[in-house]
Amino acid sequence: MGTTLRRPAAAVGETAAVEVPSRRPGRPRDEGAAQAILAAATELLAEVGFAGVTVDAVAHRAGVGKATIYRRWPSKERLVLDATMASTEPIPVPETGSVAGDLKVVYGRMAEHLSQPDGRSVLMGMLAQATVDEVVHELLTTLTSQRKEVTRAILRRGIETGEVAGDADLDLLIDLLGGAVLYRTCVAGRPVGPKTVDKIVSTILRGAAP
Amino acid sequence: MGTTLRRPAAAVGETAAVEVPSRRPGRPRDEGAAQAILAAATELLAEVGFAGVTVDAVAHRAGVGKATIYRRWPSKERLVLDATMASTEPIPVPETGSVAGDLKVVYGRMAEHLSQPDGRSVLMGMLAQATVDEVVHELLTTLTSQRKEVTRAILRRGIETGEVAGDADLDLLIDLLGGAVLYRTCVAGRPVGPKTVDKIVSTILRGAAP
Amino acid sequence: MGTTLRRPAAAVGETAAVEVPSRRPGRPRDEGAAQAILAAATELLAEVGFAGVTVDAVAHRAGVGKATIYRRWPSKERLVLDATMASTEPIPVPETGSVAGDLKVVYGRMAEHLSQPDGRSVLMGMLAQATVDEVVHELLTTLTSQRKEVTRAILRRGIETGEVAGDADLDLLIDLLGGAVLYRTCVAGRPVGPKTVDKIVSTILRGAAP
Amino acid sequence: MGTTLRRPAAAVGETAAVEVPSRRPGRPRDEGAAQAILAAATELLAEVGFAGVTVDAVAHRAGVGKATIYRRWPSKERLVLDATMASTEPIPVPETGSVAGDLKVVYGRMAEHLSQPDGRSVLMGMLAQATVDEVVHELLTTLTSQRKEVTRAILRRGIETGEVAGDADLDLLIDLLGGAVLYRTCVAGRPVGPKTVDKIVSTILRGAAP
DNA sequence: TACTAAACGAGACGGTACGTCTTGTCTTGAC
DNA sequence: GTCAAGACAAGACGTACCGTCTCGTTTAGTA
Repeated sequence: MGTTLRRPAAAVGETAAVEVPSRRPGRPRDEGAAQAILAAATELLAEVGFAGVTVDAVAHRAGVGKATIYRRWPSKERLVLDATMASTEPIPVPETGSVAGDLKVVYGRMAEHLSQPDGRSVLMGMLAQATVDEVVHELLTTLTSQRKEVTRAILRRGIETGEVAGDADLDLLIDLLGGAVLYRTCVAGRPVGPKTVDKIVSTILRGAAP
Repeated sequence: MGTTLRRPAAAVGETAAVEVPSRRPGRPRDEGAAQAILAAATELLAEVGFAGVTVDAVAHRAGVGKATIYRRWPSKERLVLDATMASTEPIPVPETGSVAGDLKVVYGRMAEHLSQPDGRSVLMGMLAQATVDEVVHELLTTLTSQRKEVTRAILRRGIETGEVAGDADLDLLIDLLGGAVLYRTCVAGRPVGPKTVDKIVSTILRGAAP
Repeated sequence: MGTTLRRPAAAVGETAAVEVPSRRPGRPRDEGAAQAILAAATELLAEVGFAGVTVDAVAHRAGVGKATIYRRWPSKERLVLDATMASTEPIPVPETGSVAGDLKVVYGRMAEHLSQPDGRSVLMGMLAQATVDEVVHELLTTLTSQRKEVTRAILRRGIETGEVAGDADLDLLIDLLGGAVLYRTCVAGRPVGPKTVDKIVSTILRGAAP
Repeated sequence: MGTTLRRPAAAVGETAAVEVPSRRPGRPRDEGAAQAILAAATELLAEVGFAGVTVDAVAHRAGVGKATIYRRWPSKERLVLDATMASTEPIPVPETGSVAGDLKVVYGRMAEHLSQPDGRSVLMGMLAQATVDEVVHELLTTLTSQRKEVTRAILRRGIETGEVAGDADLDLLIDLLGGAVLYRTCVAGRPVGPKTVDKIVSTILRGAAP
């Protein structure tokens, strides 16, 4: 199907201790704890939704003290965010041979994800938080940048093959594609299957044709 | 600019006693109270944001007891939602003479609204809540149905004038238009001005052309 | 067993419209309502205790509007008080032939009443309220004055027969008798049967002997 | 005047972890907080009375969160009760040389306490609560046991000196003494000064003489 | 081998909002 | 002018959660 584009692993909680290669004194952080916390948060996210997650519950399920969580993440929102990101698999770079085919793969995946209530709930929770918290917004940008770059690469190939107009606004096309899937699933509240993805992609490609 | 399409006034708190014209016994609900509550909620919404609104604060500002609020709305979320809806003005039905022109008016308005942090915040809060609360989702559907119908009417006229293909999936086009504006403003986080609306509309119309 | 001393019927809620023999205009008060309210209050008093009684509950059980209650009593406390008084039967004036015998009848009755949880609960509730509300205190004085007068009459007869010292402080003896029963039942929390009453009376009479 | 008998310090909120000398995990309870809460409650009790005390007010005055209160006491009533107990000073054991003199000291103190509105209000509040709440009743028993034991010791000495009959029912005498003071002050609503205490004690001692 | 420093699980802390409940008053139409 | 029904303002109740702060313990690196 194609190669995999590694998502830039910029997590919220990282303190970026780049300048200090030597170990700090004292007991080192338990790496397993972070994993357990993220796992617990992910589980709870699926069970009770974005707003229903409680730091106490995460701590309890992870078998961890609350301080251990707050030592790594500055707030509940950021934790849940990282949990979301950690559980999001990187999308593959498709190579079907055609621009339309490649786009259908990428946005079919996205549609599949957002057709599930959990996926919707988490993404919308993040988006709501992003309107208030700049860091969350940047994180979201990072998260979506992956799909964005993949799409841009596909469209650029489309320009070379003549399927897409040379002067097309690629950013706009990217937003059109993403927006169509997002709106259908989350606002209109209707599932988006392969056929709908097909229509979306072909309509937009017609609009972007030379 | 055109006539105004009255939004169907289906509020969350209504008990829909349509079938019972005869009065219930006891003191009737004070209609002024509901108005004062919604007004106070709307003000607070603008001042402190979706998450910062407090039932106590609303009650105090409206000069109302908390029970009077909870008699009408089952939770803070629903109240804030209704406040949002109550303060949303109905959009005008444009008559610029061309399909593209009309669409630019409608979605320019939407873009204007979502380019402001408050507008974004409230809408995203509602969308997040809608993934968990079915009633909110229905409410949102009602809320957006207005724009949807206006758009559909415009596109239908486009079919008659030959600007839009006769077999176009109007629902899809509507979602494409709304999604583009929503995604740009709320996910990509970039303001959408008249020029961008122009591009969005023309690209989608090209894709929908006969 | 003896005659009955009619308790002075000064209820809290009475508006003393003595001066107005002519009918007032408008719908006359429903006398049955007052009865139903007092009955409901008495029942609830027994079921949930002094503090657990609710005006709403009384109104509902009596099939009466709250206003109908507040038209007659100025507060919940006063209502409950009247309910207590209304359900308190007047005590008989005993004539056993001896001072000790008569006292045993009177205070045996009192002990019987206070040996039941309900009786204790109501009396203590009233006493607690009396420390705060002067009207309640006066009412209580009225309520107890009956037993007081009966006891005084018995003791006076005792002075004549030489069983009680001529210079005895009758008020003090009355308080000793009442206090003994009250303390045993309500503070020490032990039931007071005929034997204990016997001991109380004989001990105090010995102390009051010439 | 005599030595002081330490009142057994059985408070309502204690979890009685007597058998566990080893510390429980987690941050230990702040003892200072309990003190501050009780102090605040005691102050408020004096200022606004039994019914006027508010948990929020106590928390605020103590500089403490409400949860810190509810972690220690299950309800407002229990808290106020403990506050009462904590502020009750132990009574001294008198040694005047005579039974009558000793009793006058003890019950003079009691009369003094109950002659003040606050003292009456708090005690009656507790007694009323005790009729409904078994724990409160036990607490009250503990509270009064002190005076009871002191009185019993005095009366026993009276038996040895021949001032009290050898077969006297000491429990009964104790209840007679306490009841007399309680009834006079709280039911009859008349202050009890040294003279009245004198009469009470001598009357009862006459009744209990050999 | 000790000492130091930090992380750990547990849970108490101050603060704040929630949604419920009760009180005493007010407002309907019916009687 | 009373009645039943029930809405109203006010405000206390007890719960839940957040993010911080202690406890005593554990785990490393340094002396």
